[in-house]
Amino acid sequence: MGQAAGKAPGMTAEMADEVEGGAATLSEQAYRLMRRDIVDGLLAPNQPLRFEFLKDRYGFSFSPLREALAQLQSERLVVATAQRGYRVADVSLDEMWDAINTRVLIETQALREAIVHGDDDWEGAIVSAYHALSRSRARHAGTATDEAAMEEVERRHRVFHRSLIGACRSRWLLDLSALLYTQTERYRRPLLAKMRADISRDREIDDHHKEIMDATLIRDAATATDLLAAHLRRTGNYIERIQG
Amino acid sequence: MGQAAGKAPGMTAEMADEVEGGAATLSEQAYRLMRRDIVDGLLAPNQPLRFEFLKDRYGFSFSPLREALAQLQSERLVVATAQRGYRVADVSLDEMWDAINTRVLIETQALREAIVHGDDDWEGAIVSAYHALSRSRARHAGTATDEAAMEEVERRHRVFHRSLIGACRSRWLLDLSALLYTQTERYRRPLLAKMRADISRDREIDDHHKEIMDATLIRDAATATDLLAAHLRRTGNYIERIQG
DNA sequence: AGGCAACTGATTTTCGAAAATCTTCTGACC
DNA sequence: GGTCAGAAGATTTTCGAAAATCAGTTGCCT
Repeated sequence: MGQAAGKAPGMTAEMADEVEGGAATLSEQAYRLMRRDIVDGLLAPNQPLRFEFLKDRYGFSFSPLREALAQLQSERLVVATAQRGYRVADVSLDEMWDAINTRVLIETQALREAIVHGDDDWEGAIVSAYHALSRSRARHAGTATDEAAMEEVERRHRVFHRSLIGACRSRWLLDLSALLYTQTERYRRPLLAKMRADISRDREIDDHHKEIMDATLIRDAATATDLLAAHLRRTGNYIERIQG
Repeated sequence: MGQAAGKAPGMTAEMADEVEGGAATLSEQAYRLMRRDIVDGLLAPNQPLRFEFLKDRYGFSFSPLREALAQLQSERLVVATAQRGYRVADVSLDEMWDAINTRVLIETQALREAIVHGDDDWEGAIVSAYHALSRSRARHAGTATDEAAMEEVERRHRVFHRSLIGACRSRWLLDLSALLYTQTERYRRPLLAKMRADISRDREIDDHHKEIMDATLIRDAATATDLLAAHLRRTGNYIERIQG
C-alpha cells in the first residue's frame, strides 16, 4: 500500500482516510494523531512532548513516536532541541498573519492556475462541495455543542476549499496550500465552537464561499482571488478580535 | 544547544556549520548528509534507500537513519512506502519547472517585502555578498575541476541569493524559499561542472546578479523581481537544453 | 505451461534495554 | 545564606535483536 497519496505535507486526517484501511505504519499513525491534536490545540503550544506521556496517550513505543515527531518538525508543528526533546511549536498573532499571508500568496496563485486549466469536472466538484457545505452548515446552524456535526462541517469546509484549486497543475502549490492550511487551522480550530455559535457570522461565511465560487465558475480570476484573499484575512481578523 | 537555527526546512549544510560544533544528534547528522547527497545527485533519483546500504555509507544505525528519512520525506526529497522503505524522490522536467515557478512566486514576494523593510545593513550585506561571489567566480573562471573552488563559489552564490531577501520579515517565506532552493538545486548541482566550464554563460550570470542587485538597491521592486524571475527561469531553460 | 500455496531469504519496522545526556537535589564549604 | 561539586533521578537517544512484512523460489496440481 503506497503512501504517495498519504504523504503530501499537511494532508488532513480526512484525506488520509482513503489509505487508513491500508497498512499504515505505526509511525504514520502516530504522525496523523499528533498532528490532529496539535492543530486542535489538544497538545498545547509550547508544551513539551515527553515520550512517556506520548506513549501513554497514543500507545506507541518511542521509535514510531520519534519518527512522527521528525516529520512534524519538518512541517514546523513541533520544535526539536537536541538532547532535550520536542515541544509543540508556539503560536502568535504574528505567526498567524505570516501563515495567512503566505497562504493567500499560494492559494490565490493556485486558484489562478485552476481557473486557467479547469474543466467541467472541476466546476462540478466545486458546485457539489459548496452545496454539501452549505447544507451542512444550515442543518447544524447554531449547534455549537455537537462534535460530530462540527466535524462534518469542517470536513466539508476543507473539501470545498480544496476543490477550488483542484484543477491547479502545480504539485508544489497544492502541497504548500495543504501545509499552510494546517498551520492556519491551529488558530481557527480551537475557536470553532465560538465561531459556529455566531449565527450571523456563520451566514456571512456561507455567502463568502458562494461569492468565491461564483467568481471562479465564471472564470473571473481577479475577483475570485480577491474574494479568497479577503475571506482568509477576515478569518484572521476575527481570530485577532476574539483573542484580544 | 538549540536547534532552532538549524531546523529551517532546506537549510544548507553551510548554514548548519554554525551549529555543527554543537551537540547535533546522529539523526540530525544523518539528515544533513543524506540531504546533501540527494541534492548533489550522489543518491540518485528513484534509488531505493536500503538500510544496510545507508548504514555502510554513513555509519549510523537504523533509528537515526529512519528519523532522518522521516524529515526528508516531509521535504519531498524522499518517498516512503509502508513496509517497503524509502527511495529518493524522482526528478523530471515538469517537477523542475513546478519547483522553479513556485520558487519564483515565493522569492519575488520575499524580495518585494525585503525591499519595503530593508535598511542599510541589508544593503551592505547584499553588496558584500555580491562582491565576494563575483570575485570568487572571476578567480575560478573556467576552473571546472577544482571541487573546493566550486564549493566556495556555490556557498557564496547561496549567500548572495539569501541576502537579497534578508530583510523579509516573513518566516514562512524565508523557510519556503530555502525549501524550494534545495529542490531546484537537485537539477542544477549535478550540472555544475558543465555550467562552470561555460565561460560566456558564467559571465552572463554574474551580470544578471549585478542587475538584480542594482535594481534591489535602488528599491525598484518591479524590475528587481522581474530580473530575479528571469534569472531563475533562465537557469531552468539552460538545464532543459542540456538534458535534451 | 500456467496458477497457486508454501517455504525461504531479504528487508523493514518495532521493541525495550542500554548508553548518553540533562535536570534536580543534597551536602559541604565559605 | 549563597555557591559549587557530586550524586541521584529523569529523560532522550541509540542500539541491535525480535517481530512483522515483503519478494522470490520451489513444488504441486490442473
